[in-house]
Amino acid sequence: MPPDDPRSLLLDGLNDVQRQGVEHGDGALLILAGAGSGKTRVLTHRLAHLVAVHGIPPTRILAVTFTNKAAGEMRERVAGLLGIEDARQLWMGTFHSICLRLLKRHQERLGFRGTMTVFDVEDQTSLIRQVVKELGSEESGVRARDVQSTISAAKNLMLDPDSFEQNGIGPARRRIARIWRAYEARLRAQDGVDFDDILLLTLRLFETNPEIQQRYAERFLHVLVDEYQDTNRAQFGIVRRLASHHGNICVVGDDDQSIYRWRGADITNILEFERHFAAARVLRMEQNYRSTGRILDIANAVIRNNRGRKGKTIWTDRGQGDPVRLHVAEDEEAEAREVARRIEEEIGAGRSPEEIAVLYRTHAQSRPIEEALIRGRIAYRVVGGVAFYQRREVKDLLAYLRLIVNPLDEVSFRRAALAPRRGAGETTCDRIVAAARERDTDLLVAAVHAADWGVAGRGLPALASAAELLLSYRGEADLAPHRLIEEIAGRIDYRGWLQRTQESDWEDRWAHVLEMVEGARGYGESEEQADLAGYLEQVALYAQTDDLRAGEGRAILMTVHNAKGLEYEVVFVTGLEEGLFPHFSSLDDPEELEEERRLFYVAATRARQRLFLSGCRVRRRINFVAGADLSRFLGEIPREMLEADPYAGSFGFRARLRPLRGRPAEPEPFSEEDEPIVEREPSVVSGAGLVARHVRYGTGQVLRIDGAGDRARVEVRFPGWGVKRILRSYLKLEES
DNA sequence: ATTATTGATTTTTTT
DNA sequence: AATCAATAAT
Repeated sequence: MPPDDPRSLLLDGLNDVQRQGVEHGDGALLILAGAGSGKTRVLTHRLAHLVAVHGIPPTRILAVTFTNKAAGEMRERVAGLLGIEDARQLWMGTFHSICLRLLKRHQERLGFRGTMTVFDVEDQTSLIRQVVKELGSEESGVRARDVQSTISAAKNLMLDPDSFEQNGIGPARRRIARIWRAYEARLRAQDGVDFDDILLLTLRLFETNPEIQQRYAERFLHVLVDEYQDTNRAQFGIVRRLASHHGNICVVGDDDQSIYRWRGADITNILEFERHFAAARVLRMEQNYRSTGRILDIANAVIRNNRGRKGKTIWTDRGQGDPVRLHVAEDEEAEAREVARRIEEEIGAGRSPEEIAVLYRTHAQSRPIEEALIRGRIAYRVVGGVAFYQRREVKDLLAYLRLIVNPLDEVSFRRAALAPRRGAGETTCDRIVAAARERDTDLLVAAVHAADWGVAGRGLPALASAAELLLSYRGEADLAPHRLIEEIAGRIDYRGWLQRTQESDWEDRWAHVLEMVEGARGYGESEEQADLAGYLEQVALYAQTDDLRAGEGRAILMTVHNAKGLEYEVVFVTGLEEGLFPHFSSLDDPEELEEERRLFYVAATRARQRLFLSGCRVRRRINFVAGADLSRFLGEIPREMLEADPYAGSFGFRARLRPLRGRPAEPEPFSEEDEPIVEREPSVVSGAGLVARHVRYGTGQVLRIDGAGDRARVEVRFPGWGVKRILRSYLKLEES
């Protein structure tokens, strides 16, 4: 073969299994790709191979990735192998972005009138709150947030309100089904879709229009899905249908890295792949090219304790590497100081900061670490947290933009009407919305003409002129999104409004608006035809890690979930305590506990060179101080695999292991004779016989007290009020 | 009718 | 700490 022959180029430097993955032609293929086994390489080379060697037109290949950033990177790599033109033609993106594209193409079939608008969780919740209000008193008292998550969970199981209602009994379920129906109706009436709908409606599009399904099934000669272990039932249905004609379905994933069960991901999709797709070929990539032997030993030692897995052991021939260190700190601040100290040490030894990541289970853990890094003058960056596009000030302005594109969007209308305040309130909004529905017109038109129609309201004129402003932009489709944001923010004097709120961080908020303008400018430059609708779509489907750029010279802080698919030279896994990692909510469910264990596995395998594990003995949580046992995952690691700090032992380090229900015995803790040195107050104190007095509820019987001191929570039965849980500091306690 | 204030409630992960 | 609902004040 000549050296520039695509065949040799695309197989160069690949191991045997990887080559098989690249060269596999027709038929179903499952690539079980262990962490760090070079799956991205296989995927990109496979894509290039399909085009260059098999002659498949790029437009007829569909590749689904987990984030849009991953899609972008893969596209770039394919472009490097094939050329830019071919790479651009590939269908590539997340399920959500690809499905939204399909939905928009066929939206008239689904009954959408204007511009389909994506509602995020906050939009959904606010619409549900509205719907509850409109349904009247019988539905009041439910928490909109709870209803939202229940509906979303049900949609993830592919239920509709009817099947949801029949799936169980009870007034709560009937009530939610009723709210759900009303929510769905209102959502459709304003051309809205929520995240779950994007997938469900795609399925429905295929189900009710077999010819459309057939068209795409024939069109895509090959379908590739990355991170298959985190697909849900709807996504499986979509994949199955798209692959139904040619049968060329290639999925890549790792059952040990499935970490989105709580969001509907169904691990059986990957576990049962061979049953779902006849004559599927299975390739196992277990050789790891990322981490040192010691890091892999630890990851393997922990994940071995899971039952629901295909079972594999990743290995490397790159040597043992540096010891994995464990540090047990007194509290979270000490832990943070230690992390900062180690980072300083690494940087001092010539490591550049962007090769370092600090991982944690929950966003709340970032604060002490940030403070320690600031004190140590270490540049860092936090991924996620309050996602940028979820910020109040950003969402306010997005509401204006959304109204230009979709003037039926009531959620955005109400939001924009109230920010800035212009003398019109909720009641005026209600009236305008009602008038618009009544006259079957859109909200901007209704706002402008409301006064003529006899709608009253002090702030109406101001609202009407804001609506006119937005209407005037409707014709100017060629105005770049970032110019639009600037102009609108100026015309409504958004900066002045922020200032008037007198919040201490109003300047930060305004800075976010300016940052948003820059983001929109960047979007305009990167897209060929950058219009407002496209910008809003991109923003709606934006992932927290999508804007993560390497080489900023800053250490990265993020949740383990966000770290999926990433790798760093040095990784800190922090907060390894029972109740935090694994998290409380998983402790009584063996399956959720296994998911936490997979999460630990993902965390550990992000590290290339050095891995630091840490936890603390006492952690301050919002309302109380929790004495913490170390994570059981640490107990699953043979002691000789860890290098604990000398003083970790002097704290009486031991992992307290609770027996798991229905599972084989856990590995032994490190040492039985180690006793915890710090005595903790018992977390539950019997409060029997006490009487509590409350300013509002009067006197009541104390049922129990959780925690100690003024921050304890007391459960009290107040005659006429029922049982309340109240902070002890709000109560007077007396012997009865 | 609108805005400001108070009081209560919450603990996870996010496309 | 931050967000939301109920209540008070304008």
